[in-house]
Amino acid sequence: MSTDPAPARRRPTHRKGRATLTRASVGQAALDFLGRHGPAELTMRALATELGVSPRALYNYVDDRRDLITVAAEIFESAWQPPPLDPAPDRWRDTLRAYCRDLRAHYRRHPGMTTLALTENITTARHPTMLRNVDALIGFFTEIDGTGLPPREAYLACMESIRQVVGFVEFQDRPHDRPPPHLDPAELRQSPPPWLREGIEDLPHLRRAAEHPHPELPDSVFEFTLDVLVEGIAAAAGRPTS
Amino acid sequence: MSTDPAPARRRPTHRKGRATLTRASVGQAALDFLGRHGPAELTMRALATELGVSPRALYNYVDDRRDLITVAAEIFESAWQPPPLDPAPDRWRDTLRAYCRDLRAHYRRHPGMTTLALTENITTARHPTMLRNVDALIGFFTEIDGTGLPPREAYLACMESIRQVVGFVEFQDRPHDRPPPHLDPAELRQSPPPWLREGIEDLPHLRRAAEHPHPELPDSVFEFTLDVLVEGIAAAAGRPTS
DNA sequence: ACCTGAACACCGTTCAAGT
DNA sequence: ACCTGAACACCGTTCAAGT
Repeated sequence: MSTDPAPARRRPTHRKGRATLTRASVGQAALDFLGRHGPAELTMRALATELGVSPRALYNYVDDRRDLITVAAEIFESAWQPPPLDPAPDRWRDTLRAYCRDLRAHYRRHPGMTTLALTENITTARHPTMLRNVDALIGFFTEIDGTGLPPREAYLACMESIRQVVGFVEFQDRPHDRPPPHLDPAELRQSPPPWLREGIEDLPHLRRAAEHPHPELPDSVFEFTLDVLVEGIAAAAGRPTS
Repeated sequence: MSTDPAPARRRPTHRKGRATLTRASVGQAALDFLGRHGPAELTMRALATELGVSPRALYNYVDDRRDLITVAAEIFESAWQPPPLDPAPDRWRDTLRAYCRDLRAHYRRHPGMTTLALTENITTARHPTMLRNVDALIGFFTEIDGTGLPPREAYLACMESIRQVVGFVEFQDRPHDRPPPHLDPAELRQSPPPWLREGIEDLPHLRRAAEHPHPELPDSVFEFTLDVLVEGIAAAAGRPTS
């Protein structure tokens, strides 16, 4: 065979001055939208307006709003490139921590993506890239620290790690990054937060904490989460920290 | 003084055959509703219909839908009575595990409550009962295992424990208890779940897992989470498991 | 093939009256 | 004081045409 067959005729890339829509471009637009607005603001009408089309036009590429969010979630998952993991005894803790920090940053870049996946009941880890990442993380846990975890525990440790990161972003970072409008953002940078500082006269430990408030960055709280995760997994590997 | 003053005239307890509404009863009705329906179905109109009033009537007791959910969340928090904690070296692990199991069961009884609090940006731990529980849990961590955790770490361990339970319910239990309609519930009781069993030809660890599927109850996955949490906190206490 | 515009059945919320 | 019913501005989605 001399040359490749001529590529199939491409569909036009533009129409009426704007780029033609595709399933992927609509999903990408939705993901971008979530980087700029809250999840409730992502409506079919708002996205259509932003794309310069009528709401009905979106339905030529996605089935419905749930499908739109599914596409956005797949693009979101495929867009993360994890840092390297190293199961060597003196390396696995640090590389796992770096891995989780990077995953947290990725989720944080698109606040609302997780929330929407939750409210729309969308199962994640659907994109091949994400499957590859999951597989590599399981493999990492089967090898950590020399002996490694047995298959079931390696699988559970993988899911546990991801869940910890996602849970932290949802329950710790999101209220911090997008506080309810009635709260003073400066108050949120203190520990304990304002709602744990009222009506605590008879509660000795919260009272003591409130008397000595100190700045607490989410980053340092996350390090504590990583302490618990890493050492908890180390214990599961039958290797208590030395 | 002879007798107590006559109690203030009570408002009538019934009106037109049905119980009169109050802020608390409306919130309780919303919480009950969440035990029976999904979070998206909790609309002002649906709740009003269930209570036998017009939607407008609800606005005499709550400011708006967000306020309604706030009331429901406060009732939800006040309705939990935690099992006892014991910081003794040979007891703290087991009592902490029982505590987390019970908290998980409480959240699970009202699926959607957490999701709604998230989507409506409602800060939790507002009810005095919940504050008391938080205070007691911090106190527990300051005493575990003899030496206990320092105040900051005890506070962080408390928040970490609660976040782990809530995260587990949201990300593990909820998809399991209320699967998306297109998934076969029987498939969900297997490990790995169906979406980790397709397109994995080149992924050795997922492939091996898929070749040996086994029933995996959420309860046993939760025990792994507790393993990691408890031993991780034990390590933070400077006391690796023996 | 892909779009628009009108329409339908919802939703939260408010207004103007009722009793 | 507390309610109803109508109304408004939204939303997701669909229908009937346009080009």
